[in-house]
Amino acid sequence: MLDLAILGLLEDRGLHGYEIRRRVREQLGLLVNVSFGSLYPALGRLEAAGAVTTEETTPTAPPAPTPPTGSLSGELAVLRARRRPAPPRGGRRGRKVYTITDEGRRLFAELLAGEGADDARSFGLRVSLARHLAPQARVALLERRRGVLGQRLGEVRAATGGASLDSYARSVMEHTAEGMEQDIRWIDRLIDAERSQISVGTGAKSPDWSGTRRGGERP
Amino acid sequence: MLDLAILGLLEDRGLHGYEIRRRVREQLGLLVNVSFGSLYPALGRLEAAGAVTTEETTPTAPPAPTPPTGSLSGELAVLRARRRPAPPRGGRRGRKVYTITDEGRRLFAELLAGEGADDARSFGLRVSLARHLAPQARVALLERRRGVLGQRLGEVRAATGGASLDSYARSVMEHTAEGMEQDIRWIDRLIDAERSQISVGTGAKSPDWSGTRRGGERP
DNA sequence: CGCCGCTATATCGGATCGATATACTGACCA
DNA sequence: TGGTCAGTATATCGATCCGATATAGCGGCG
Repeated sequence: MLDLAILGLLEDRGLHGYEIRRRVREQLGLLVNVSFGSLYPALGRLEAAGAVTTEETTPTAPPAPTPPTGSLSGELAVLRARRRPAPPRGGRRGRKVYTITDEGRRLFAELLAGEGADDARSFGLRVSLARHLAPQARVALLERRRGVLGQRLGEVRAATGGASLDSYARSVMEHTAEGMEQDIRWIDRLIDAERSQISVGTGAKSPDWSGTRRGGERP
Repeated sequence: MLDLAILGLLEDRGLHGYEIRRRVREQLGLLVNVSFGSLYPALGRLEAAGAVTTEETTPTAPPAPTPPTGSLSGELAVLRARRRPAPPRGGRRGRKVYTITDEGRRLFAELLAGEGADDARSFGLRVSLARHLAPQARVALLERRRGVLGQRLGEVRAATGGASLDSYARSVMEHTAEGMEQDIRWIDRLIDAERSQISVGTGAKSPDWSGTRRGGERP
């Protein structure tokens, strides 16, 4: 699931690990709580699978072939004396910039449209990345989640009515059910918006969804 | 976190693994999605820590006279566990009945009041088990969560306003924020109910919270 | 001058999950 | 009579994820 978030961010531009973590937290909305203990293994996985490539950048160094066996302290002294050029903040140290490959794009599309993991976090993540999906795939994603939520809501309602629960457990269950109902209403609104959008755009036949964004972008 | 759920259920009666799983799912409200791959290691952990003891029951016990296994308390635990009104289903095979110990009760109280893990699932679980908490500990739990949620809500609001998000990611964020607000309102209601309860019961000084349940029980 | 805080990569152990294996039983059906 | 399915029950496997921690450079603050 983390792989999907990473690939979704790298679809836009190449990034290094620390930046990926920040963007996942602030763009994909705290739904995925990335820690380095999961991020770096995930990046290693994706690299081993050929989905991303890495480019190691030496800190503010010219692209000249710096020998790895050379005098390290000398190198550092040079770097320290050279001062920072353009970047406004942050101690620039060696970074690994990750770039998505064609195989990565294929894997991303597969993970985004695939059926794996229908929990709340995965679903929110998929919706956040829905602009990369075809309109009918968007509707399919939303309706699949709607069905699951409806089922779960029935189960929770049955458990709330049937079991002998004290007031605290009952309150938790009722609150859970209310949250599910709110989720369902939200998904229904999304489905409606999607359907009206499809009915409008039936004339177009572009296979690229990057030009089909709806309103809400910042100019 | 699963340890807390298990101990909370065993506080009431001894249970075997399969039954624990079912009760966690239907009593603690699908908040904790227990799988056997996490349940049995957790039970083994608790047994190794001395928090629970196990009593193995011989398989296919003949109906009328239960074969003598020697341990009387174990037999009672089995009887309690299978005290179901009309269980016409189910192949009785060898079970391991888990019973909580004094050390387990101590650990349970520690986990329930402790500060570890303030995510939504842990919090819901703690509230579900709040009848085992002292009133002031209940208020402390609720207010701690309220503070965390308020903080997170501010972060989400800031991220929603600041970043350049497309309509899908924006919708997810706004829905997340609405869910947080609903959570906060729910917690505020719980805090109010708790405070009024405390102000009523200031005269009593019973150290046992099992008699201080509020309304909502099934008669 | 030391210390704090930020950027940045990486690893460790433990917890959890989904899938799966094993085994026994009762029910349904032909 | 046999076959298959579904339910009960315990257990393990690999993969994944998380929190804590280590390492390291750097700027600013007092």
